[in-house]
Amino acid sequence: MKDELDSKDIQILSLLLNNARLSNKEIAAKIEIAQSSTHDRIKKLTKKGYLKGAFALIDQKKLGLNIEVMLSIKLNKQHRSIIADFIEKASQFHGVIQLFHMAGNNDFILHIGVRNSDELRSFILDRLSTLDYIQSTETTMVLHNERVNNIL
Amino acid sequence: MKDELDSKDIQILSLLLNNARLSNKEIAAKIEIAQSSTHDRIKKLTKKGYLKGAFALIDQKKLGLNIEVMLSIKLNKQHRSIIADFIEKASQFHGVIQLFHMAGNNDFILHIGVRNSDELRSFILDRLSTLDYIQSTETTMVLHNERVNNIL
DNA sequence: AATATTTTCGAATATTTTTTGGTTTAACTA
DNA sequence: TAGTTAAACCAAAAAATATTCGAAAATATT
Repeated sequence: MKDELDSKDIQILSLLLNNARLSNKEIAAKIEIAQSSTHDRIKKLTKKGYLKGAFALIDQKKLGLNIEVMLSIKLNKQHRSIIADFIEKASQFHGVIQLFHMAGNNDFILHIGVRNSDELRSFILDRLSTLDYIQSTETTMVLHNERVNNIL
Repeated sequence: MKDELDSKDIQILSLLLNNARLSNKEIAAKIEIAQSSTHDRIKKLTKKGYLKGAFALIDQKKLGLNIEVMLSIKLNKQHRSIIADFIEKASQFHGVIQLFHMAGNNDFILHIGVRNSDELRSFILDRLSTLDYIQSTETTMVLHNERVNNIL
């Protein structure tokens, strides 16, 4: 099994990237190969590690998460174990959507959703600030975000 | 049809949030209601607008996108039409994964993937900088990112 | 060119989704 | 509270889809 992609594979990835719930049959129709071939290819793409899963897109505002923010975070130590600890802890905080470990001025960016400003305050004071290696945080509000996924 | 969620609905959203390709049958088994009930609920959740789609997760490095960066962008004008123009153009640039419209110091954050530093340079100089309303950009490398989705 | 390997396909079989119709449960109203 | 309505539930039937498999075609290797 060669680990290279042809144009049909790219098309499959591209379709799934935009709609992970497409059926095998629909994909087959769109790229014009047999259903069984599509099935084979998706299986291989998964086995080879190109497809690593899928997640649903949920309307956060309907869930009451009215405010979305980016929290830029600096730690006062860069030790490996501190980094690992932060990632583990932060991943468990309710409201965290994405976690970015950065090289540069900030160590981490947390993309989070909260119900209101009280909850944001609580996130920062009761959650983050209880970690004693946090040096500073900076909060910026997200007005709008789009998953573009223009990578194929 | 009431627009409220009970615990089964939350469970369904939670499952799909982490694995959008779960089958109806699998979901039914996990939350212990009949397949037809699960089916009904997912249909309703979609109709009510809680479920807005699903994205496949793809291994970017395997596609040759070795560098992931956050590009913080300031515009020199805040006019509505400029904002709209930027969103439209930026969404079409190859490599763009996510686009965040921000309130604050920066106007936008672009989360992008590129093959190498030449491509990054080209993205900034040949793409972004040809837009005459760009005031400044700041590039920060992403070492690692995780979709946490801890919102339910 | 001959051989081996991989990919593709259509058709069969297996499984899942979707619909249906009737029952139970919950919520609301008089 | 009894009666009414609406929503949620379920099992089973029907429809659609996914999966498997052997053979043919294409591709790669020797």
